[in-house]
Amino acid sequence: MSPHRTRRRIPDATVARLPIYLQILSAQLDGGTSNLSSEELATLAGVNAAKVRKDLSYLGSYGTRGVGYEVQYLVYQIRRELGLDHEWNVVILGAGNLGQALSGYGGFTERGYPIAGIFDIDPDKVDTLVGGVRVRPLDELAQVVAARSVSIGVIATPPVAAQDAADRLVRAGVTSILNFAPTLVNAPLGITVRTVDMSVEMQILSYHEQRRVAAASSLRSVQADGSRNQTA
Amino acid sequence: MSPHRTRRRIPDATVARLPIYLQILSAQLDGGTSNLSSEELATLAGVNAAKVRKDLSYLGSYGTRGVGYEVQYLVYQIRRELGLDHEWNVVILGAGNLGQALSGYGGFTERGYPIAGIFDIDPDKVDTLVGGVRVRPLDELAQVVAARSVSIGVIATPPVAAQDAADRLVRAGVTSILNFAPTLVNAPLGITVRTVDMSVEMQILSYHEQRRVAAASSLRSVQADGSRNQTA
DNA sequence: ACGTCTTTGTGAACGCGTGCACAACCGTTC
DNA sequence: GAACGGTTGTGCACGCGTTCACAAAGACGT
Repeated sequence: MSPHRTRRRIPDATVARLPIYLQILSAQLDGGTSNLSSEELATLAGVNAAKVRKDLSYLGSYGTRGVGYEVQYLVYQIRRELGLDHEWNVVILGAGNLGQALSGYGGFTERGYPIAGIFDIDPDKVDTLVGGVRVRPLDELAQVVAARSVSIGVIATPPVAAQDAADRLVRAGVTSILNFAPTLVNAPLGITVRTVDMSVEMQILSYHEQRRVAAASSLRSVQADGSRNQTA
Repeated sequence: MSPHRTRRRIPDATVARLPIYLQILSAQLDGGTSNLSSEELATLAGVNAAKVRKDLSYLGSYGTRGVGYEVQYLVYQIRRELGLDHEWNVVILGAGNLGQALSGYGGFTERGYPIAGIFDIDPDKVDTLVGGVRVRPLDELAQVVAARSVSIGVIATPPVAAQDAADRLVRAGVTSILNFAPTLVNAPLGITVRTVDMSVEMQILSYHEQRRVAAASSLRSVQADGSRNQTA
């Protein structure tokens, strides 16, 4: 039994909420709060208190009955579980609008995901500076991935180039891919792919708008649509 | 009974997949395919065929047994259901890296979401040109929203300004909000809010990476992690 | 030391979404 | 017009996630 043993599997839905809790808890810590109950955390996160407790229970029994959770310790545990106890270098493929924005975003480096390199296939873009980083040609990808132990790749290319980008990332040794192109990308088993399509989000919104106006035009009714979302 | 009556409610999970189907079907249409079976569509979308049929059945019975679905008609029906039979003007709040990228993205206008305006509170940014659009001061927001019937607002501000941005959008009359700031924003009942937090996506990925290396270090095992995701 | 108060951790019920399996149905061929 | 191969639409069962409700347990005051 290793001291750092693999815990029981954490449900996907819980994993998706842990970063939210972490963000709130970190802010509370900065604000000087040292203890927090599941009820308070639930309110801040906009979810049910029982859900918070069950989510946190997957990490272990880190709360104190009658008191709540010690913020600092909880932050430490969540960070460890999410693999945030060290940095994860990432590479960005595509130096267009989105790639440049991501590169200049700052939120990535700040949260432990320093950008090891941004790449583009277009020779005109190569060697230009984007957010203080030099755009590199695609054939340097494998070398950078190996040298800087990159395991996460971000696809910020046009749709048609997305699959090729994914293939190159996999060949270079990347095992997790965040895809911002509005296309399904296929990857071999064992590679984790997450797709974030902004126009899909927009279309989900306009569906609700659509229903809103349809309902309003057929009969003047008040709808109490409590629909929210939570990342994916 | 109006001819354009409100259909039975479509499950959230289905709504989130309709844009994917639409994208695939549109591409197939351009490629000259006029008919498609649920099996084929399922393969292209990377989901189960029964799921596709059930999803499409919420729109009505638009398939033909023994044949499949007529692509063009299905595209029309999905577009209508998603409210894509007309354009939805959107406003963007925040002309920083992300706001500029979204503005220059092109994918929005192209898919029926023209940008009615991009706004910033910083006087230095106001009147600069971003993606061919002039950045406007925040106090012109209400006027633009009213004049151009904007119902969707995008928050691309720093985290601390997100709630204020949301409040302003709601006051201006926007009823759907797409929030890219890594913060929970509160809105009154009846307003639809979706949050897309890129660093959350990153943290979900690094959780899987974390487990991968933990599993590999404890015992040299092959993991068949079939985890995928689907927007939302 | 004991009782009270508060909050956790979790068993159990519920509801939604997924996937199987099949009857109903269409088109085509003989 | 009847038989047949193919595909849809859906009833049903299963599994995951959410929520309720409560026993277990720590802290604190007397």
